Formats: sequence, C-alpha cells, structure tokens
Amino acid sequence: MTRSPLRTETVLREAVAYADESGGVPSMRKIAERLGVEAMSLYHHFRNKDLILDGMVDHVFAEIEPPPPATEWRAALGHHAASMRDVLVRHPWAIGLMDSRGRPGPATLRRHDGVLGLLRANGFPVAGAAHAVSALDSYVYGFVLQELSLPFATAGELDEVASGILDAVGEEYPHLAELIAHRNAHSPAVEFGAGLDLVLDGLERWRA
Amino acid sequence: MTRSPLRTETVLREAVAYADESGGVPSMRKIAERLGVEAMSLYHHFRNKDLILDGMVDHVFAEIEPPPPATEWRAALGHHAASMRDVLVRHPWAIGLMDSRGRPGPATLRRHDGVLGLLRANGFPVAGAAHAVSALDSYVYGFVLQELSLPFATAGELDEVASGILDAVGEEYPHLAELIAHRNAHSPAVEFGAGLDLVLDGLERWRA
DNA sequence: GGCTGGGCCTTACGGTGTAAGTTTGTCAAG
DNA sequence: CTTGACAAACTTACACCGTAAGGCCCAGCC
Repeated sequence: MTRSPLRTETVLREAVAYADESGGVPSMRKIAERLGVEAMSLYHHFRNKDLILDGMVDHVFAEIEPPPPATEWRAALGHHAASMRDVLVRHPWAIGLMDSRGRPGPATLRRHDGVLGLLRANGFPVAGAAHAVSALDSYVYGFVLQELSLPFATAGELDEVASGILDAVGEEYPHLAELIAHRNAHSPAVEFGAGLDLVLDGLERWRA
Repeated sequence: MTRSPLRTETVLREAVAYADESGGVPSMRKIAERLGVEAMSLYHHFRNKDLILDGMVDHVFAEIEPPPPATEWRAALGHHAASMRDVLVRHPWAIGLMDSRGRPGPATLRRHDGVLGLLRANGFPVAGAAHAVSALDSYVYGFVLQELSLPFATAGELDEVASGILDAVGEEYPHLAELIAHRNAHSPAVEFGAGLDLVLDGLERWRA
C-alpha cells in the first residue's frame, strides 16, 4: 500500500485543528491517530514534541493579520492588535504554550519585524519602537490571558457565577460586590477596545 | 507511630516551594514524597489535583503587597503592580496555571477588592474602576508572560542569542536586526516601568 | 536481480493522575 | 479492658503520557 509521506506542514495543521476541537494540546498518539499513522512516526519529522509545539504556536501567529507596512500607525496597530486577540481567543491553548517555549518561529519573527517597521516608518526611534511593541504586546497577551480564565463563557453563566459569588462572600469583598451588582452588558470586545485606546494614546510619548 | 495530620496549608506551602525549586508544577507523587507521605493521601485533603493548583495560585497571590487602602492612587497602584511582577517572576510556574483555572481563591478576591477599593476612594466610578483594573492587570500579566518566555536569563546569554539571530536571519527581518544591533542595557525592570507609567497615566481618563 | 535508505511500525520503559479497596492509629462508649 | 467507629494513610491497579531502541517494508537505483 502506498503512503503519501507526512509533511511537517500537514502535521502542524492537523495538530492545531485537533487542539482547537478538543480544547487542549493533543498527545503524540492523538496527533498520529488523526493522521492515520503511529505515534513514533512523528519523530521522523520532529525531534521531539517541543518542536511540534513550537510549530503549532508559529502556525497560530501566521494567522494574525499583519499591519499594512506604511500607513498611519494608530489605526494600523489597532486593527493588528484586534486581529491578535481574535486569533489567540480562537486558539485558546496557544497562549498557555507561549511561556514555555523560547524559540520564536518565522511567522512570529515576521510579525515582530512588521510591527517594528510600521513604527519606524512613523517616526518612532529604535528605542521608542521597542517600548511600544513591549507595551502593546503585554496588553494584548495579558488581556487574552484574563479573558480565557474567566469562569464563564456565555452571559447566562456570568449571571450564575456572579450571584454565586455575591451570595457566598458579598460582604467580605464589598467593592467586588459593588462591581458585580453594577454589571452592565460587559462584552470583552468593548473592554478590550477601551484598554487598547489607552495604550495606543500613550504610545505617542515615544515618537520622535 | 504517631503522625501529625497534614494540613492543607502545609501541603500548599510545600507544593509551592517544590515548584519554585524545580521550575515546574510538581506531580502528586513528588508533593507527597516531600511531605513524607504517599501520593494518594493527598486526596483526603484535596478532591483532585486541580484544587491543589488552585490553592497554589492563591498562595502566590497572597504574597502580593496590597495597595494601602486610602492613599494617593497613582503611587499606590504603581508599587502594587511592581510587587505583582516581582511575585509572578519569583514563581514563574504560576502565570501558566492562571488560564486553566476558573475559580479564584480568597487571596485573589481580596486583592481584587483592595484595588477596586483604592480606585473607588480616589474618584473612579464603578465602571471606570473596572476598566482600570482590567487594563492594569492585562499589562502586568502580559509583561510577565513575555519576560518569562525570553530565551535567555543573563545579559551574556542575551548577547549570544542576539548575535545568533542576527547572523542567521538578519537580512530577512531588517527592523528586528536593527533593534538587536541598537540594544543597550535592556533591563526588564526599566522596560516594565516605562509601560507601567503609560498605563497609569492613561487611567486618569476614567476618573470622575 | 540485489542494495540502499527513508518512512513507518513494534515494543518497551518510566512517568503521570486517580479510582477502588485495605490497613493503621486514635478515641469514646459499653 | 474491650469494642466499635471513624479518619488518615497506604496499596494496588489502570489508562494514559513522551520517547529510546530496533525491525520491517517497499520505492528507487545500480
């Protein structure tokens, strides 16, 4: 029986798909099963699992819309950051992987380079562009990290959890209780936009 | 032989210590071994491992210096955020745990409540305080996440990694190369402070 | 035809979380 | 002092994990 050889791109695509569907990083056996292959065969294409995880993370970064190279920086960075949040929320397992892998892949480097290029073309000095990237990325990563750790997915669940906390410990945490009582339509997208505006406004200080 | 019964506090303290020393979340067997006990004994105090992880995360939050209740908000929040970064860097395994556990513990709730209280006492309306906490926490979490994923620890290693990247792919990522070439004494603490100032300045917009 | 080598498979080992059942230590009631 | 009860700790077992070591098969070449 003839086999079409595994290509590393295929392995990564299916591994990402499996992670998206199952909500977590798949085991070597699961990845192999999905490809109609045994687990150990994967080791002919990747020296160890970490390299697969590196590839998966880079695969996710490749989905992020890069900022258009030489446009007005504020709107371009805003769209780019929103796309980043979209992608990271679509692949919730990815952000948890980030802190354990040191070596960025080509898509990751390309994105970094693109953002730096946009800033440099808009009057940011080298050091200012570095500060700007650090601040913007920190905000996006941190926001998504918090968004993913929320103990609810739908608005209905939010109500349940909120009143649960309120009943249990309402008087011990008065300001938290106040916040929960005042809750209005609290969409993550709106909250993200508010903080993003704050950061983008602040970047101005580092321009030439 | 008489045994002193395990107390949940003891288990958590030792589990945190082990994680700090070994650089990663310990297995049930490792925690038990450290306590001079068998793995399964832990299940008499914690229904499953997730509850231990919840407790470990809360244990870390308890180390964060809370902001003094009714002082000038800007300096107080700044010190608090710096303490948060300190603690999260001292326990590098903690931030990776955050996105997988939904239920915050008492220390975590207390911290949230304290920050909200400080903001409310300084003229922030409920919604504004909520925005402020979200933005500040996002920045701190995201910064630490990036700080921990850097592929080097000392300045010497940085040089190695930097010239490595430069040689390998310098011309493919010109702006990244430029950044690396221009690198100066680039301490995470300074970078953190710069972005923190940006965020703190921006919070003003949400005061009454 | 035979040789070579890459792609895949088989087997095995030590680690993981935890379900289920068993032993041990302590103390109050008879 | 005995007996029973109860909780804490231990033992065993299972299904899963990443991966080291080695074997088999078949396409492409000589």
